[in-house]
Amino acid sequence: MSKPPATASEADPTGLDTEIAMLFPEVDSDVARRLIGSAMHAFAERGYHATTTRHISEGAGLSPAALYVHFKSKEAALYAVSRSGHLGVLDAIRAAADEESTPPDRMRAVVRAFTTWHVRYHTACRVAQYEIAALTEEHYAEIADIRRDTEQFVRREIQAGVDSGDFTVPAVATAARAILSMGIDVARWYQPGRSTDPDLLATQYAELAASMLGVRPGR
Amino acid sequence: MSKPPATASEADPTGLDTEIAMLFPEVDSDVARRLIGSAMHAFAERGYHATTTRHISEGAGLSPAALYVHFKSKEAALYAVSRSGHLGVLDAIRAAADEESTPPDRMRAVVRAFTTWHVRYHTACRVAQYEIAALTEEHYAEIADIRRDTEQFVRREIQAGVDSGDFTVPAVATAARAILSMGIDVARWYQPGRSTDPDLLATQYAELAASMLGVRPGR
DNA sequence: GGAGGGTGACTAAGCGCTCACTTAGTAGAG
DNA sequence: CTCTACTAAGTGAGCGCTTAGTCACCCTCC
Repeated sequence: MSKPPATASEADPTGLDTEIAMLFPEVDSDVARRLIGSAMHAFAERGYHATTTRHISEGAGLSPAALYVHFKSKEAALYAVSRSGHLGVLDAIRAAADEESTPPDRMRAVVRAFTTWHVRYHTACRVAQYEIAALTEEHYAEIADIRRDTEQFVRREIQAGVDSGDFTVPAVATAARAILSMGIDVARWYQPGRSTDPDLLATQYAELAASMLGVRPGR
Repeated sequence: MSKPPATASEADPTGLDTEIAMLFPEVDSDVARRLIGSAMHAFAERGYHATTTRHISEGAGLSPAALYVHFKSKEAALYAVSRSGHLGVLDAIRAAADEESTPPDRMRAVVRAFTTWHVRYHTACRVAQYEIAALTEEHYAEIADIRRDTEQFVRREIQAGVDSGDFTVPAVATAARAILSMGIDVARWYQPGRSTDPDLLATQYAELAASMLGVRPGR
């Protein structure tokens, strides 16, 4: 009874355990989850290169060597965080789009989901967006593929709206860039507590994106 | 006549020397400029912590110790880059706004200038935006002040348009965030050559921002 | 008793920064 | 024009420290 595994379920006021469980469903071991959570927070706060392997293991309440029981290297931990973060958003916006039918509604849902994700998982997103330069070439290439998919998805959604006549926008690629930038940048500036309410922000961003695309009011 | 100061003007195909001269007008020594230019590029490419003092000095064609003749520390070089970058944009958007009078025209000019700056000086901006966590507390506080000024400036411009009836936007602060994000994020994704033409991008972004703010066509 | 999670002690490499020193150039005195 | 005194820029070597990663050795539980 020295270490009850009930820590996660009975009381999780910050939602931290749930957050990590959501982001890394494939990681089964509890210790591995603690390690990756610690790594994620350290990378987000200090940056990959300023984070030492000791920071990571200490954050998980383990000795320096413990990291290497679960990860091949420090970079492997970064890759895990980065991959999950990127795959997560892509899933989220695809699911959101599937819930709606008309281009304006789909677009609003996508922006709302994209923003919500970057607020909810801003720690993971900060790592995913701003630390990928530290990945190995192979890992970077994999991440780049997911990013391309995400961008292409948004571009196609906009194009659909242009084709249907719902959107009026001169350059589809540029509009996609702008909308993605709005959401991604949330991970840079967002501070829990000090910022606008997440749901409100997501709705406002969705509306801003809609009028940016020239959606007529009421559509 | 041993060292003519004509180096910059006669042949500078990449615009690199001009870039550094524009960003660091207060740095008079040629060697110091080479050092800060090298530091800027290294920080942007690999990040502050992954950049060694040897990278910086080697990039300037000097020995490891030479950096410390011109800078108190590695962090001092980061501070110099960061400060110049931040002050530069603020100046640029203020100047741009001064050239116009009506809120829509002023806003378009501001976004155009903001975008152009982030494209032209994307290397400096990348450092200024994504490496400031490595600054000392005092230096960070100084930079934070400049950022606040920039954000406030944009917010006030939007408010002016709302007051005049030119803009229709529910939340001024959120709109400011969105517009700033579009521009800042350029520093993250922009790659010379592989991206849209800078001037075209700036104009498109200005137009997207305008319609985001609900400017009626023709205004 | 064996397999795997976990550890303390360790290492080779690399880090920011310093130091004693050389070099090039300048200025004033004679 | 030369000699001397002085300075600022730059260097090679290397110090003290930290880093990512290793390894022989423990536990604990099946």
